Amino acid sequence: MITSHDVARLAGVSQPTVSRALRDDPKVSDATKQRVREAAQALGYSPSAIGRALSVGRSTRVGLVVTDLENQFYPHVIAPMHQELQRLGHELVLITESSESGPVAEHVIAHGLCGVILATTTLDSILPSRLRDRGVPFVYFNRTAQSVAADSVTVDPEQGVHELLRDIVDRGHIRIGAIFGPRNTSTGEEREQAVRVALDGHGITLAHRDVLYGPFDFRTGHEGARTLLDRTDPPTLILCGNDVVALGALNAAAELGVAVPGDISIAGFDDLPTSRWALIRLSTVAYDLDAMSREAARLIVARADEPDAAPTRAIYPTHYVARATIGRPRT
Amino acid sequence: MITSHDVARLAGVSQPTVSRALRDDPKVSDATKQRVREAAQALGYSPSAIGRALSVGRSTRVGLVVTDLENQFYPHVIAPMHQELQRLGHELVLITESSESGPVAEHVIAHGLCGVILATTTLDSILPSRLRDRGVPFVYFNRTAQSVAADSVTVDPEQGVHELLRDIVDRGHIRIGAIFGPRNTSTGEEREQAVRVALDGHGITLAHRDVLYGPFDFRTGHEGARTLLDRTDPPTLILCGNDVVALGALNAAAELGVAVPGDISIAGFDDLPTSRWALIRLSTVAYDLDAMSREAARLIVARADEPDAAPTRAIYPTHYVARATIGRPRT
DNA sequence: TAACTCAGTGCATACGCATACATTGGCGGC
DNA sequence: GCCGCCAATGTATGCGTATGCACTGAGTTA
Repeated sequence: MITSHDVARLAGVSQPTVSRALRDDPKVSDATKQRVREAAQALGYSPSAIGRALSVGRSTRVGLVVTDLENQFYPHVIAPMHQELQRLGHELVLITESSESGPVAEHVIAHGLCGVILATTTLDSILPSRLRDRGVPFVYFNRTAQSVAADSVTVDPEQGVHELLRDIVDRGHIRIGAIFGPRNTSTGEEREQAVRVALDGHGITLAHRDVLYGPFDFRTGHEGARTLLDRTDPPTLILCGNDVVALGALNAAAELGVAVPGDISIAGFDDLPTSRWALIRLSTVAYDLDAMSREAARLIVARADEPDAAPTRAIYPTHYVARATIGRPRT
Repeated sequence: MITSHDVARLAGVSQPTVSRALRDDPKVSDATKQRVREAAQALGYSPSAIGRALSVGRSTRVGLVVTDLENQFYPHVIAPMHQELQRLGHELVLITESSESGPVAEHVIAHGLCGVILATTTLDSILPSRLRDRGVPFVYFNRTAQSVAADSVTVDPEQGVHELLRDIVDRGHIRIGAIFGPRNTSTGEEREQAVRVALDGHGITLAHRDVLYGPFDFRTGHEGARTLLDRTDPPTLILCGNDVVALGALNAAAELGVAVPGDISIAGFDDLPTSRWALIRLSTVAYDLDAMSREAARLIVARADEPDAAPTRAIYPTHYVARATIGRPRT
């Protein structure tokens, strides 16, 4: 391995000068910088991130904490996040909460991550307070917990849900079912609340028996829709906690030979690329997930530099995208 | 930050003894180990991976080199790979080739990765030779390059394609089109060859004009299918380089109002979870992607320990899964 | 011209852990 | 009862980089 000492020897300077020159320290003369850069180039030297991390006590690696990596939602988070981090000279490492390598907070400390992005926080999660106690910077992404203040990047469902429900009511739906997300997540709660408030404005109440809850995954939508559609008098429309749930519901309907939107209408939330497919055409609530992911990346990098700055709360607006899974209720 | 020195002080031993005790070195007495463990526990100590990496000259981080993180294929690679690496006490870091942080090989060196998994190698890629020259262990995943010998985990398309084409021919297809993968990838080449050989066995040749090529993505299938279906006399079936391409083709057909498999049959390769959806029911060639991903993880970890062992070549068999996108040709 | 300044560079050291080597003490063999 | 051996632990050091401080010499000021 080629070290800064090798470069120093070739350039005829000391190792610290190499370190300073390559980081463009103003205390090094231009002539020396030039010479050092040439030597580094000639040797194919690239500074050891490990040595640097040990020395400065902080790495350039950011953890992304998720639970279900196979969930269709995450690629559209990971990709832009990774790209933005790379642009900022940082790396992305994946962490799952079911970490066999022990609790997340300890893992982060042990591996010297400069911060983490929490993408699957539950309202009652102790992770945020553990991270705060340990002094690990973190950012809430998509979901938040109440307990600990921190930077957050979230979605405000209100406008999108408002538009969605106006369309639904205009089309004549009265008997509405729902498969909401987990009640211990902020996204689950907020979306449910937005729906209830909007429905209230139209004088509609969800029947208790038409409301289901579950994780934001395919299976929840799949099993939930089967449950609702097996009824003798199912609702005429199913609101889903997110698009992945809606995809599960759509497929359940297909399996049962129930026409969408002829027999049942289905609504999602997220507007994933898959929802735009001609074979899917899911009516859903959209927001800029790509920009959100990038912003979370920028926030965590900035936070690592300024641990004590006031938390930033970025909230993204939503809007309704009408496609082909919402029609008139069966007469 | 709590270091091994703190633990040493509390346990009344020297720092190296802490290091040895916590790694279960047989040279430390059980009584001391016990005492050290208790001290570490009491202080909430977790060893710094950075310090260790610097000291032993090697980290426990594995890079996964991919190009298109949003491709539906990768979550099903990343998830099991991540899980297996975690089980082995390693981390997964994502690397894209279009690295703004410079060439991949340098990046790997600089960040002290203990190895990389190459998931998007092209046949003419110089990366493998760069890695070899730099002494960075790597594993070919799914695709290989000819140039450099290394561990590899790949798929043998022969059996699956054989079964697929028997079904196709049995149903009476003669005029067959194809949207193959890139010609500069081993997977693209091998699958094309398997198809041509199998077709040959049935006395069928692909018409040159019915064969398209492109990256393994949605757009390739989407545009390719539109091209083929716009013909006055399109083929009766389209073989796709992989499932993501087939999904693009299916959606193109849906947009054009072309019935599948009534008007056109479509075949894929990979058997992604999405292909099993009731709304998709893609007939395709399957293999155990999950096991492959885990094996790649195990191989790279083993390789980091034994850089000079003979390369392992794991080859996974394929089989045909008949679903609903292949029917009889239109009469 | 002597004292002073400051840009530019080198020296020494720290970061946290692992490891080669030195040291200690207890025990068995003769 | 002396020597030697081995188990158990400590000492010293290295990994590659960053940084506080000391130093040098050229230019500036009085």
